[in-house]
Amino acid sequence: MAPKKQDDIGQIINSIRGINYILQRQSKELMKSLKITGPQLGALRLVSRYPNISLRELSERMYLHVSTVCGIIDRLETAGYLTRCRNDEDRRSINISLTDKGIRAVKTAPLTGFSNMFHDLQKLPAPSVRKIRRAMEHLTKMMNIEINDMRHIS
Amino acid sequence: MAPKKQDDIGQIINSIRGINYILQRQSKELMKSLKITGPQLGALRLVSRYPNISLRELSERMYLHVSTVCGIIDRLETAGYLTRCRNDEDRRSINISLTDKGIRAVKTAPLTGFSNMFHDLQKLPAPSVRKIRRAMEHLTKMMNIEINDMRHIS
DNA sequence: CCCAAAATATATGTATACCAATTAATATGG
DNA sequence: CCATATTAATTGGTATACATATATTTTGGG
Repeated sequence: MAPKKQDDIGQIINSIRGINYILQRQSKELMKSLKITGPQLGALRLVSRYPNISLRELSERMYLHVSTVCGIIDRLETAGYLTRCRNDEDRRSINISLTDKGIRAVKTAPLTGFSNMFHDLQKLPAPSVRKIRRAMEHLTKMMNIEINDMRHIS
Repeated sequence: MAPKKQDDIGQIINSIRGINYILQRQSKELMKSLKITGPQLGALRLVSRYPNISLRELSERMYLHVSTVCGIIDRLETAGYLTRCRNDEDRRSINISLTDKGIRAVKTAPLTGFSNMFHDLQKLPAPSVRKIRRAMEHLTKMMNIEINDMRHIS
């Protein structure tokens, strides 16, 4: 008997659930090995790429609410990975910069989450990647999802 | 110039991020219209499908930790959507059952999250769905994700 | 039969993640 | 030029989500 559309749909949904599960699990493994969480490492990577970034810009690049990122930065500062510094030109803003410990962490941290997926995808031949992209675009178009500019790699 | 593999990869990752974002947003909209969250509605739907379900079985079907589901059930009980009842045959267990308010909520709640995606996918022609499935399988295989039996629909 | 081990639910503590409100600093308009 | 609005960061409150610890009950091995 021919495989059913129903089964295909179930498999698609399970794949997305599985991807989310894997991303979460990798974050937990990171926590065990480095005493740091996935979102925290994501923030460190962004501060490394954009030195003296403000909290507002960081939260935009992480696609998270400012208050969420504020808490993440709190914990990273307490743990000694970065420092907050008032901006002299606009004293409402802060500049976030890595400490030596933070620089070391970014250098030694393993690939996790989307960075890892990125790495894996680059090993596939271009036509396969193109096929996956087309399928994903079909999905997001169907769900009316706007993909504007999501640069963040967590 | 030919489109680059790099771009395709970025688009794939953004699609996944977008899907997760949409699922979260739908949960929030539900919260506004029904005073209930996505996970809470998911729990109510499962209790409706499996009357007198135990906390352990519910957490298994939701693919969440028992302690997480315990909190969700706490809030639903406080809000009057369901009741806990000690199981007389095994007094360690509890039986969870819906109140009239809970039954009404399950009946009137809109489709959200994966239920909604399921609904949308059924409107696509079978070959398109098949293509998406194959692409997703390629992705999950690449990431070594085991899709066993994820029945939960949130 | 009895006590150790396992299972069930709950409680506690930490980390996201959101919103709303607050505070401080800067821009803007009348 | 000053009152008002806007912007940046923080704080407090709620809801997931996890791990760990605890209490109660059940079960199994000796």
